[in-house]
Amino acid sequence: MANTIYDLAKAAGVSIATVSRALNDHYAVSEETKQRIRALAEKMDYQPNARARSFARQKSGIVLFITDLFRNVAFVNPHMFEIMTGISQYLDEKNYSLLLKHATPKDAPQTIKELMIREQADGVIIHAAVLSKALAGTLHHLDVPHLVIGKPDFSTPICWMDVNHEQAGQKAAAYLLDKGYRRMAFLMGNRETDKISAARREGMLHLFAEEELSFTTLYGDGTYESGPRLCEEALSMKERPEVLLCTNNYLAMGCLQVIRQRGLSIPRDIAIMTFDNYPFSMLARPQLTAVEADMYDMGQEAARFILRKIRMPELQTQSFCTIPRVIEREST
Amino acid sequence: MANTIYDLAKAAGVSIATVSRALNDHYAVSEETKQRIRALAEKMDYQPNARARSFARQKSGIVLFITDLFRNVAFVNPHMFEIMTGISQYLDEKNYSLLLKHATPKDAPQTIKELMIREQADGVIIHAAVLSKALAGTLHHLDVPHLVIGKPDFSTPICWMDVNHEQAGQKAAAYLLDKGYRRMAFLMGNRETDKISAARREGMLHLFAEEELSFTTLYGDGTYESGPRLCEEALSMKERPEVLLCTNNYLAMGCLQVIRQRGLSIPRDIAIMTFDNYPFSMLARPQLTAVEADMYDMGQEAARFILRKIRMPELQTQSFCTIPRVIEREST
DNA sequence: TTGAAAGCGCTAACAT
DNA sequence: ATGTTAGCGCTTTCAA
Repeated sequence: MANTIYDLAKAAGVSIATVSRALNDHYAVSEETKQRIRALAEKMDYQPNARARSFARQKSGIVLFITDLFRNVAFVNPHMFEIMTGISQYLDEKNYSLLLKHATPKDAPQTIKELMIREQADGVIIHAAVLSKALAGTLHHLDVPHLVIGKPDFSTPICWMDVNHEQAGQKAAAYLLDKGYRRMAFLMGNRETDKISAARREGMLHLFAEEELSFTTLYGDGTYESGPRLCEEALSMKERPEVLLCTNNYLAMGCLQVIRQRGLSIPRDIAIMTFDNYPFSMLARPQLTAVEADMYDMGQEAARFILRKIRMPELQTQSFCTIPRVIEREST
Repeated sequence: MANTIYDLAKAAGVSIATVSRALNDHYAVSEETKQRIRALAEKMDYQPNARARSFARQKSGIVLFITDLFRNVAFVNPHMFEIMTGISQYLDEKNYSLLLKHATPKDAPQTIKELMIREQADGVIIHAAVLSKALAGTLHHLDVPHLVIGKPDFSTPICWMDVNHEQAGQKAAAYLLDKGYRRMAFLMGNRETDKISAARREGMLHLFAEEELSFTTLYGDGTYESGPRLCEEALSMKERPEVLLCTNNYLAMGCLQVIRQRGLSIPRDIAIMTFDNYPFSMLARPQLTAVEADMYDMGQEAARFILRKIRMPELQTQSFCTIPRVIEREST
C-alpha cells in the first residue's frame, strides 16, 4: 500500500490539512513549510491518491472521447486518431486525462448518458461518427460540457467544431486559378451522401463564379475503384480538363494509374490535385499537390475548448472551424 | 446534481445498503426487492457515482495505455492505434475503461510511477515506443499489473507480448518455397538497428536451411527512397532473384516503381512480396501478397492479459506472441 | 499560519 | 433478508 496523506503528515509533524494545502500551493502556508513538506513527499514517494482526490474534489480531471472503434478503424480513419493525439497532448499539458470509449451510433446516447450521470468524466468530446439526432437531444438535456467533432447535418443547439470544408474548396480553387488553370474537373463521391465534398464544391463554385468560370463535377462513390472510371470520363470530355481535382487520395491514385497508362505527362499534359494529404500524396510519383487540414491542431483546439467549457459552463461559443492549407507539390 | 444512493433508498423505502446490494446483484437480496429497486433506479435515471464507487472499492476500473503520441503518429503508426482499438474493445466488454496517456522514452518511467502510485489505474499497458531499461526497472519495482507491447531487446523480468516476427519470416519463406520460388532477395532496413527485420530473417534462414537453400539480404534504411536502390541492386545480381521479399510496404512500392520502369511483368518476370498489409499492399497494382499480423486481435489479447493480471497478480505468465498469416494476392 | 472535523457517495463488515 | 455504521484518503470550512 502506498503512503497516504496521514503518513506524510505524521512524518512532517503537521496535520493532514497542512499537507494538503502545501501540496496544492495554498496561500496560507508558509513558504518554508511548503518546501519542507514537498521535499518530504518526494523523499517518501508520496503521490495523492487519485481516486480519493477526485472524490473529494467532485471532479475527475478526465475528458471522455467517444467514437466508433471498429476493426481496421486505424487504417481506414487515421485522421480520427490524429485528432485524438492532439486532444491527448493538450489535456496532458493541463493535467487532464483522456478516457477513450467505444460507441456505435445506435448506443452512443445511452453510453454517454450513463457515463456522464456517473460522473466518470468532467466533459466529453464526441466524434461525428456516432452523432445522431437522439444523441444531440441527450447532450442537450444532460447539460454537460461537450463538443462534437464534425458538423451536424441537422439543426441543433449542441457545440461542434469541424474543418471548414467550404473554405478548403475555395483555397483549392484559388490556388488552381492562380496557377492559370481554367478547365477543371472535380471528382467526388456520391452526389447525395458525400456531404463533405459537396461543401468543398460549394466553395469552389463560389470562387469560379467570381471569375465567370465554371467546372465539371463527376460523381462516383469515392473509392479507389471509381478513380479510373471517373478519370476516363474526364479525359474523354470534348474539352479536356487541364486539371483533375480529387476529393481524396484514393481517387487520385486511381487517376494516376489511368494517366500513366495513357502515357500522359503530369503536370504538363494534365495536372492533378487532391484533398487530404493522407495517405499517399507525398508518396505518389509525381508527388501530389494537396489541401490539408491539420488534424492534430484540431484536436488541440477541441481539448482547449472542452476545458474552457468545463471551467466556464456558461460559455456561449457554439461552434467553430479550422482552416485548411494548400501544400504545393509536383503534380500541378 | 444527480440522484445519489440516498435518494434512491428513500424513494424505495429501504436502506442504502440494500440499494447497493440490489444494484451489485448481491445474493442476500430477494429477487423481488432487486427488481423493484432496479426499476426505480431506471425510472430515476440513477447511476452510481463512479468516483465514489472507485474510492470505496479501492479500484478504478481503468487500464492505462502509455505511448509516445507525437504529431503525425496516427499516419506513421496506425498499427499502434489498431492495437489500442482492440484493447478498448475488450475492456469495454468487461466494463473497464481505457485511459490514454502520452509519454516520451525519457519521461515514461516517471510518468508511470506517478500515475500508478496515485492509483489512477488498476493496470498499465505500455507501448514499446517508450520502453527503456529504466522503465523496465520501474515496472519491476512498482510491482503493478503491466504489459509491454513489443519485445524488449534486453534481458528483463517484465511482462511483454509481441508479434512472433521469426515465425512471420518462417511463414513467408514457407509460402514462397511452397510456390516453387528458389532464388530470393530479402530487402530490409539498417543491418544493426532493424531488429524486427532481423528476426524475420532468422525465421527465413531457418526454413531455407531445411531445404539446403540460401538467399541474399540487402540492407538499406527501410524508407521508400531506399526501395528503388535496393531493387536495382537485386535486379543486377548475376543470378537474378525470382522474388523480392520486402520488409515493409514502402520498400515494396519503391521496388514496384523500378520494376515497372524496366517493363518487367509481375509475377511472371519477377515476383514481389511484403511484410505488413498496410498501407498499400491491397491498393498497389498488382496487389501485393503480404504477411500480416492482426493488430486488433493483439490488442484484445493484451487487454485480456492485463485484466487477468489485475485479478490474479500472482499470475506467472511473462510473455507471449501472436502469429501472423500470409495473405496471397496477385504479386506472387 | 495551523489544526480539527465534516463531508464527498459508495461498499462491505457486522449486527439483527 | 435487511439495516447500521465504519471506513476509503482526500479537500475545505470553521475555529483557534
